[in-house]
Amino acid sequence: MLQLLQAEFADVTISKIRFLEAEGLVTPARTASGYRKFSPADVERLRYVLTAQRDQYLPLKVIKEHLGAIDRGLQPAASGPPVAPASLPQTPGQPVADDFDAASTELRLTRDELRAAAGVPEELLDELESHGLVVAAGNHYGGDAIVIAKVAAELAAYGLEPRHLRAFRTAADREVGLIEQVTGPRRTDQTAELAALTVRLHTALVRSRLPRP
Amino acid sequence: MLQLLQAEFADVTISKIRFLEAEGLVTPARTASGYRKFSPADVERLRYVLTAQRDQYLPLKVIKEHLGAIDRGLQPAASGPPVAPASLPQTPGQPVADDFDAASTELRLTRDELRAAAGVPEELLDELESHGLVVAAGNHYGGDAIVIAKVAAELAAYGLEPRHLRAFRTAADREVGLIEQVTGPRRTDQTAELAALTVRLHTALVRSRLPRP
DNA sequence: TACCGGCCTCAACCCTTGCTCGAGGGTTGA
DNA sequence: TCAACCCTCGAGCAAGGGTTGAGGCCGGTA
Repeated sequence: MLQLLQAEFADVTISKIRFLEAEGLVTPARTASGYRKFSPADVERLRYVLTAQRDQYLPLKVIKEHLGAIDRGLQPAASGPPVAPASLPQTPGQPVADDFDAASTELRLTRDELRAAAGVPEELLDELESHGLVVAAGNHYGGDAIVIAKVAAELAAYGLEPRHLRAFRTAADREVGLIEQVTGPRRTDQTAELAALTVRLHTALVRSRLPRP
Repeated sequence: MLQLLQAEFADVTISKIRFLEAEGLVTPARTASGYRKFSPADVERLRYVLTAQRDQYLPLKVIKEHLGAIDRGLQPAASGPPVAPASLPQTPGQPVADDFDAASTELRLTRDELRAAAGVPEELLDELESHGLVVAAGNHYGGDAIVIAKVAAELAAYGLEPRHLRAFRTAADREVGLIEQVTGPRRTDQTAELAALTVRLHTALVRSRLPRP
């Protein structure tokens, strides 16, 4: 079961889970000899905890309250989005049905903003574009471009340049093509769900083929 | 101005504000003699920080990024409310699990255990193996096989059968090949790090190519 | 002109959170 | 029987977020 969670959350460890139990966030059953036995529901609960921690930075205390609320059949009180200062752009954010949905409003970055946000030099960006890894839609870039550029920069430190990364682009294109064959060219809930699945598949496949420690 | 803020946030103190300045969250002007002088905009900014901290439990690091984004005229990526049952891979530009390390000891499952753990029928597993998606090492399977099998089962519900998934295997093989070219065939810390990066790249690429909502 | 309160800096210290580690000791399955 | 896990419990630790205090410079006022 650790393995299962680790597929999704790279940094869970046995001791972390034991800690979470000590904090009362999960209470797995025990075998006669005292071993923890995690039901699927326990795993679900852990998944919730880890997600809240990773994606929302919630402290365990708060997560615990939420879980308590859920257990009592309530919706956890999601405190609203940051009340943006009047002088600044308001953030309407909300939805995120499943977390393959990006920010509720798609980012639209100029090239300079993208460079600033990702902290990468002009030339790297040029190369990324020429190899089709980053593409502008009209005259702006989406939020994923930041991630792509950042990661590409880190990979460059290992000697992997954009031209070595073309295969990734191809693979992603094929993957999306496959998804669209199933769900059609419009984005639906299914699209996101399917994408989440294929990405998970990809991740697991890579792991499984990595040299064993 | 302290008084002002204290009306709203009981626990602000001078030292806290000085601390926030040291962290680069506000940068009030100074008088000739070195006293801090807060403009209304500074106060607004502080209000934002304190609210985000109090109501959303965001760490200062993240708040700082948001402010930076606002300064650049963007919207801070507001991650959504807790989603009770589901949970999925990563959201963009955020958390960065920093390792990709598998469990300290790799799971070794028999075929039947694998089937039981993943809850998939015999035939699916056969197919997965014949297409090279799941491979036995000796006479046992690793933990990733569970994830692969589960996901494959879910994808099957969308009409995607193992034979449609061969490309994923190829892509994963290539990806690992590339990693090994850099780090050598033995698993090292770098291997895991690099794998985490490439998987992130892949994810971001897929996202970026998905039809826009 | 002396004083008193307030602000400044900088380094040191502190508490809480969220884990990790290790010793000491059972349990299991090949 | 032995390796490879699992368990508990206590100690330790890094990071985050401030607080405290010493030593000094303003600035209004009595």
